[in-house]
Amino acid sequence: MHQTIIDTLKRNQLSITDSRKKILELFLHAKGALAHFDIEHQSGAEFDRVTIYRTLQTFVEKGIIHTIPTADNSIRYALCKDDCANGHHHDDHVHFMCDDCGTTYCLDHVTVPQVSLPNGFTVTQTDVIISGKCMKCA
Amino acid sequence: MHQTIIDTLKRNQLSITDSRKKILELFLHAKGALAHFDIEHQSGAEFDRVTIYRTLQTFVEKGIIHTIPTADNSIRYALCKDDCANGHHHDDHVHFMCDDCGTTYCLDHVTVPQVSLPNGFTVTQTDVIISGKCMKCA
DNA sequence: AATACAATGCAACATTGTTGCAAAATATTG
DNA sequence: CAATATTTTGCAACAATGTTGCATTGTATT
Repeated sequence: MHQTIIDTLKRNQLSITDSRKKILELFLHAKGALAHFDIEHQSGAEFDRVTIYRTLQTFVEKGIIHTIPTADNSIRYALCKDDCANGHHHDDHVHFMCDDCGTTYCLDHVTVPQVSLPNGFTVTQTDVIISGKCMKCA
Repeated sequence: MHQTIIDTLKRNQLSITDSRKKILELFLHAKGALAHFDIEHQSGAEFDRVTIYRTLQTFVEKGIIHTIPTADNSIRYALCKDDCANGHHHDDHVHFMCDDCGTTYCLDHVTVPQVSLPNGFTVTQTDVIISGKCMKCA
């Protein structure tokens, strides 16, 4: 597990630092998606707020994590399945956000339906955000 | 048109005030969705920032407008087709956000595809956010 | 027109996100 | 392994966004 973390960083040509290791570890252990807030608290005041912002930004650029649009517009991040290849837009996702507990799930195995658009529109990415009650809160 | 505005406010048991009339008017004339920022500027420093926040909040509660999850996580609002009945969850939407110009379209006539979820999950609302290039920027 | 009620503006504050720069940590080279 | 080059970090300062309490003003009701 720890080796996976270092591998991932190396594979993406990122230097191995405490904050990157810790934040990546949080994602690997997390069940759902994480907001900046979660990370700041779960890492226990260990790192500066700015460092967390920059680390998340770096991870997004490298395609290690991706952002999720949510109904309450808090930015959430989740691990990409395999590192999304740089430059390519990553797989389209279905995300589920529980109205009760706020947990955000990546439903990678659910297929994103094809949506037909009006003429003149081109699609880069399709996000499907489903809200409702999750397994635990139903 | 002006009558529509007053009707809408009355129908929702809201008192008729300058800010509400103006903000509702902005939505009726707007092609796409509006962010708080847009409203603050388009209404020309006429109202306090706080008033705009509270008005938007009220409109959302009454089901006159709804929020749109966006890829860049800026809160955007758009008119509901017909006032969404209070308490009932409103129609599911397909939204399109242009990567170039940032305009957000409500594609009300496009049907939201049915997504099958894992057992134990119940759906309240499905949002589909498509990003790409719009008609004008293609 | 007088009263009851609701919305507004203001001030103060909390949260979230950004930028520049010196200090510290990591990587690279001989 | 030590010395140097490169990156990353933490701090400070700032900007933008959102929230709350309260006196004042505007709207609705009788």
